[in-house]
Amino acid sequence: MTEAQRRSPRDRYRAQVRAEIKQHAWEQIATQGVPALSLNAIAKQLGMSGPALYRYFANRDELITALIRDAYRGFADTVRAAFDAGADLAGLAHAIRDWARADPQRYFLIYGTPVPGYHAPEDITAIADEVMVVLLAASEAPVTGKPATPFDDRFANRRTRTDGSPVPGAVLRHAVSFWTRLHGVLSLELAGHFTGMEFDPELLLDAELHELGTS
Amino acid sequence: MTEAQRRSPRDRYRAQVRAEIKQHAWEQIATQGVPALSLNAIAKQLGMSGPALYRYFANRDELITALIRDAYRGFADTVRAAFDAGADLAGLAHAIRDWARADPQRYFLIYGTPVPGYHAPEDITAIADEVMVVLLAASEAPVTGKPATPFDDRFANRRTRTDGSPVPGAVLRHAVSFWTRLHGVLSLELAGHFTGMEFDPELLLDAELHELGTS
DNA sequence: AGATCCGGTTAGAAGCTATCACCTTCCTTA
DNA sequence: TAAGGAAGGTGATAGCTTCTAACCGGATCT
Repeated sequence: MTEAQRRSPRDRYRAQVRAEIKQHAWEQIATQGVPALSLNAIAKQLGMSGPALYRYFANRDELITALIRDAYRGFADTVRAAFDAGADLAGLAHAIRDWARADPQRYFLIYGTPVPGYHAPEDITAIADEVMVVLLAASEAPVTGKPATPFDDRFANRRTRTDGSPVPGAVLRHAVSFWTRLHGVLSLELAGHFTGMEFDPELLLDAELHELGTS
Repeated sequence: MTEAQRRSPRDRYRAQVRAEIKQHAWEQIATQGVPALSLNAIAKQLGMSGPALYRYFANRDELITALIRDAYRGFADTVRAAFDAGADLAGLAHAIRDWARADPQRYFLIYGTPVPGYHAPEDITAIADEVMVVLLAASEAPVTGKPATPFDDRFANRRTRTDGSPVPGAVLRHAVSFWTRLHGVLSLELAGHFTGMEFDPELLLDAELHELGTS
């Protein structure tokens, strides 16, 4: 909305068409995956013919990059919103899981198979950093007062908190551990690797996070 | 080798051409990813023109399925070999990590972004089951004598050991936990999501498995 | 030796990305 | 207000892809 109302009518129209293109792209991705995404098909769905779409996105890669950016943005907003609402790490995990399950291919656009040679533009890596900041902030509380493990020292790095103080190794380790455990369960669940086994993935996730909290 | 030496010369020729096709396919996948895999390009590299390749694989999907099968087979053999050599779970983890790092796209062919609507043929899911059997066997030792956690009961299922006895919930939970923690660290590492952070992914993996062992 | 099967060929349909040249319509500027 | 440029849309086209169809020659089997 904020993007659509500023500047000239032409700009608003342009923004809306771009949004419609992305909307149809998401539908194709959700049902058929990224490799099957066809600019031609999207153009026809919008009632315009082929090359017109290149007025809005320079090429297929640029459209996909825009989708990745939007996915990251939505992901970061979800994490941020849950944190601001007072959620702890378990709360964040469930918010992220709900977001991912709503559109698995959107999650895999961020954390799925990487394309060899592709490097995300800097504004996207900046969003990834936003998420890390929240994860680190949410990891402060559960770590305080715990004795340091032999591994923690190796995780001290140059990252600083918002006030400029360095992030302790234990906090970084806790945040990364949360991240990898969540992704480990979630990605295998979304990819269907648990089908046939009879346990509830949510229960497994809870167990993994429970152990993280009591370690 | 065993596939190439049996039956008639024609069969041997056929098996070898199929192997050469897959060889070139792997090279394309490793450097450009699955979506860029081109049957036409492979045919030209082999000195034959386009459609000839369809004598060996009915279509693109069948070739990719064959690659997935080979990847799973290699993965299962790696796990099995490490276990038979006496490796514990940590040893299995490092064997798997080495195997995955040797060709990340091969790992992602198994555990990467799923294609909506694709279901692996039964012989492939059977290989996946082989891996699970080894993981369960390797999880027997570290679990024995540990007090049951509140989560363990929910993981009891109909799976049986080779001698027919049921797998305890604690063992299944341990095996799945190992699997998800390893995959969580490994897939994010291979996808490059740790670049910029200054810790060693191997150290993170060790920490995760260390906690698993002491929980 | 004759029939069959198998692996290769070229031609071609249908689809894709992407570029080009052209046309119209809107918006801005003198 | 008239002129001119910018933006959006078009069809044509190049070049790539998967995959089918028709055909041909040689190896294999009966």
